[in-house]
Amino acid sequence: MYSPVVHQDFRGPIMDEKKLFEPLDKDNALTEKELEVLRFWKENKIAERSRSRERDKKFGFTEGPPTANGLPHIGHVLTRVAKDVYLRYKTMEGYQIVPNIAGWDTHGLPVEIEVEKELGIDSKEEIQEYGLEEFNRMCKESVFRYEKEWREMSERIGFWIDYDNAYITMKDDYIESVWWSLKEIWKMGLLEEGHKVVPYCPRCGTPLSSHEQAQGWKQVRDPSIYVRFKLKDEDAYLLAWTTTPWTLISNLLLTVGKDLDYALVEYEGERYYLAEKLVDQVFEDAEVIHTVKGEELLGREYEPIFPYVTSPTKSHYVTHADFVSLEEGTGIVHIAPAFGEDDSQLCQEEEVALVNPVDENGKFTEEVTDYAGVFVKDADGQIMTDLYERGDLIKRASIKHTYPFCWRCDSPLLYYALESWFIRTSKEKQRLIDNNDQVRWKPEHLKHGRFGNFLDELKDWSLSRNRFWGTPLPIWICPEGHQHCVGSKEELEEMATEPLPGDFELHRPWVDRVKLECPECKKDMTRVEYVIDCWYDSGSAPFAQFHYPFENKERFQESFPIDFITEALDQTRGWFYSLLAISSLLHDEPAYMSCLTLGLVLDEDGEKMSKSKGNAVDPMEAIDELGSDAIRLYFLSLPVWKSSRFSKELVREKISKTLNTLTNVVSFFVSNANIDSFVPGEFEVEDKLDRWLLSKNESLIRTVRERLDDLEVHKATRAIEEYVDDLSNWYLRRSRRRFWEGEADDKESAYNTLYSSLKTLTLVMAPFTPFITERIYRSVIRPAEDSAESVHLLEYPTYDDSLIDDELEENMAQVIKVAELGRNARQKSNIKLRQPLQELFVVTEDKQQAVKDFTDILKDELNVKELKIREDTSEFMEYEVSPNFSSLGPRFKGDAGKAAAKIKEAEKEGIIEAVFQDKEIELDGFTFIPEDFNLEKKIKEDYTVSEVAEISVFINTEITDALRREGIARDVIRRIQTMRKELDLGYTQSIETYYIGDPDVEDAVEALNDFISRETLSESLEKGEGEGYQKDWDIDGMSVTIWVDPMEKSYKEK
RNA sequence: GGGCCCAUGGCUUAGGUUGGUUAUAGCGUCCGGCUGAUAACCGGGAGGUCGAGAGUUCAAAUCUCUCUGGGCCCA
Repeated sequence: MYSPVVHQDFRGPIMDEKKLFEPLDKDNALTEKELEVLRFWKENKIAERSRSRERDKKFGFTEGPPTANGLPHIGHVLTRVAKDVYLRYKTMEGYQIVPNIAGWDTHGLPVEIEVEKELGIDSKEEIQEYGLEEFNRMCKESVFRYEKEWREMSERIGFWIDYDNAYITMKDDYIESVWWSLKEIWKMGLLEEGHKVVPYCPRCGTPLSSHEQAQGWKQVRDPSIYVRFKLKDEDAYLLAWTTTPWTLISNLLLTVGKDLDYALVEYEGERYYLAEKLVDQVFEDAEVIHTVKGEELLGREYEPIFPYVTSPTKSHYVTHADFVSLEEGTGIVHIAPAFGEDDSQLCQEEEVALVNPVDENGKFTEEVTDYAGVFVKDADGQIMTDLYERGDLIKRASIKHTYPFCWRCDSPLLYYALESWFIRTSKEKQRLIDNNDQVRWKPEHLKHGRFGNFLDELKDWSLSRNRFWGTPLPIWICPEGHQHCVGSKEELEEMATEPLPGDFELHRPWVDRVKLECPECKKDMTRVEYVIDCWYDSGSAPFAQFHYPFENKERFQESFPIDFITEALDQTRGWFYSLLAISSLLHDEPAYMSCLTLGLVLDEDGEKMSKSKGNAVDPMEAIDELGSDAIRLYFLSLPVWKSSRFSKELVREKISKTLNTLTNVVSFFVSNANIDSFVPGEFEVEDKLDRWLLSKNESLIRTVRERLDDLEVHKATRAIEEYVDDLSNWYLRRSRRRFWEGEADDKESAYNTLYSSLKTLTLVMAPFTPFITERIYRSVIRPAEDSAESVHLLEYPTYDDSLIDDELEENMAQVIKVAELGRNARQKSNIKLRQPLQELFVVTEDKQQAVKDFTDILKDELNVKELKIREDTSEFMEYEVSPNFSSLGPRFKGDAGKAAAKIKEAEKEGIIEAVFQDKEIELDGFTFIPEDFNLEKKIKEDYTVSEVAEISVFINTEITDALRREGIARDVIRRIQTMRKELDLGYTQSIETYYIGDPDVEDAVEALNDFISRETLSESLEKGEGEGYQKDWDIDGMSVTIWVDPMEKSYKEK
């Protein structure tokens, strides 16, 4: 006994006599119907009701916060959809999503840049002049400029996260949580000040974190120059190579590899040292005088190449470094301590003092008299010219390489020694690596690949930014050098020398004005003027969104570690990293247990979308045109981590292949179920096709659940798409007649099976395509069950293993195969499907049962009278005998032709027998041996075959008169049906039919009068001219005129 | 320079961990069919050196190496 009605709210069948089910609206465009669903959700607060249910099972999720100062693009649609499908699935599974709120990233340089543009300014000084209070107020407004568009897009695509209670990184509560975490890290001694060469943007006046720098690499052409340095103790030069001429001003050391070979060469009358291996790359034909090991050059002094910079320590000598390579340059590397990480480290080791003649705007300082005030990169040309004129520039070329640029303002970055506050993540590297090991990454290679490699080479996190709009670094310093890190607003108030003003907030300039009393020396402490990297803000989301630990401790604990996050690949070293780094330091746990990484969405040609190229797809426009469900289905059916091309054409395919097909199935069900006043209930299943579909239902649930749990969304989606195809194009096609009035005695089973399938499918699909499933649910499922208002308030279906019949599913797959072969065989002999044939043979050894079980279906599908099973093909094959000239020739010589003729005339049975018995045979005086014959296996006339692997299908193509009449009758039926349709008659409308035509047609109609009448609901079918709708037809060259006259007047004449 | 990923008919793609019949499917195209779901559907044809080369193996789209091209990341 099956029961499709399983929902707990079920109160028993509704005894509504007619029209239990609402027809699906098929007149309006898909998108219009989606808007109706949106209205329904809004008016009935379905999303809120779904979210607000307090449940025991919690599922931790955190939204990676976007910044709303730019418009969302189509890639954001993918992230929304990927998040939503999982949140809906988990919700239906009975979990409560914690916290299920959206988030906004509101701080940072990008925001400042936008405001600067608006104000028409572009330097820090101008911002100071403009006034920080006002500037930051404008930033605050700017970050929500496109909030409306973001919300609209998210809602329209069906993303049900709570936007009204979104976390916002610039709110005091949020900042306070961030401060708390910084103080924790400070207390561990992991937050400290240091000097470090960092990528620095001279325009923005701030260092960039490695993940910011990562976004700005570009291919550029830079100078590639060879410069000589005069040795003090020898009449020779050291030849060095650089791509940054401006750093030569600050040169303090030259390095060699002590184990490398160096040559002293003579070129145009001067002598140079350079790596032996690279001589030919630098000089056309230089004479090598002798070679030395690098070791021998160590310690030798040379003349400074420029006079401006003087070092307080020993300098201008040759030293060794491991990083010297022979891949380019000269094997002698020039070192300027302030402008390179390697350089700075080497100078520290050598105890060479740091000198930096470049100010924070990237311009040379006064001491560099000749170039003072010039931006360093702009000085390259003049420096090269000057060197050339002095004869110290030996060779000049240019090189194409990648160089970092500021990801926001596009200025070339400088590597620059700067005071900065660091989180000493490198000290805790192992904790990060261990925590990463616990994370389930999808795709898996990221774990130990791109992300893992990054952790293996982990650098300290340069946290401070010399900017204005961001979370202020909560560190105060007194004149004695004592430091204090503030971890809460309360602590700030307690330590402040004066009460905080009424309009105080945790931003600059308010925070800057607060002086603290130093706990150690009681002097006034002043805040360091930095804000922090905004990646730290978003990486704090797991706790800061709750204002933890000041509030919501339980909520935080319920959600942490986060069960699941998903964002695009570009977050690998952004958010994915900052989350892990912060959680590892604070909690020694990974922040998230599963991380699904999404690929980039490219345009139709596989190019990255960008506003400047004009190939960006406007998401709202795409949704309005194609509909949310179709776009969701499209994105979800591709492996989400692969970069995908967005093409409207491919989205349309989802509409016609899956969504429209599903709509058609539902419409079919509704119109028939209403005619039959069907009410779902318990039912017995006899029919194997029904049992098959019921088994498929359970398999579908199983597959979709398993694939979703594996984070293999596209496999789940494809299982759904295949199911829809099976349902429509096999189950329904094969079952149609059972739903017609008076046709089948097991109608109850058919209806219940189809209903059950639609219900399963609707629930399974709900997280994927929330709109169409809501419509189907509300018009077809809910009326019969009086269940919850929305499909999204129901539980996700679970499967019953006992209903899964793998053998049956396997057998049906074979049957479908046989049907395909049968159609193929018919086509080969050019016999249309409407023409009935007598017999069809299926030749198979091990699939016999499958075929037997579904004989009726196959007979009907292939329009044959009988279906027979055979184990081998001999019955349909025969041998053709032909002379084998290569044997006859040598044996009969000149008579060979005659002998061949005898073979052709002879009865082939005797020859075949002789060949098989390996005997000689005499024909008309010639004695033949078996080799004289070619035997070739051929299919008998009147049969066609189609075969695959172990199955062959043969059809008897002979058309008897009776079969021909039946074929004609079917043609007539089809014509009458077409006319019914053209008259727009209801399925149950009776008609009177008349015909006049070719004698063969008239004969056929007369012979099969009952059959035709029954099929076409004709009360009478008579020869002769009639009334009503008249049409002339041609059936295989025979003409016939048909009149269709509806019995009642309620038809529309066309 | 290093790391990671990708390359399959005209187009979009499946499969790749676990090597194994004739490489999956859709779109497009051509031909045929079906229609009481119909702005659909079904069948078939043409269309592939699975980026190139080498290796391992009885057997490679799949494993290994090299190369080419593309993308992303890092120095």
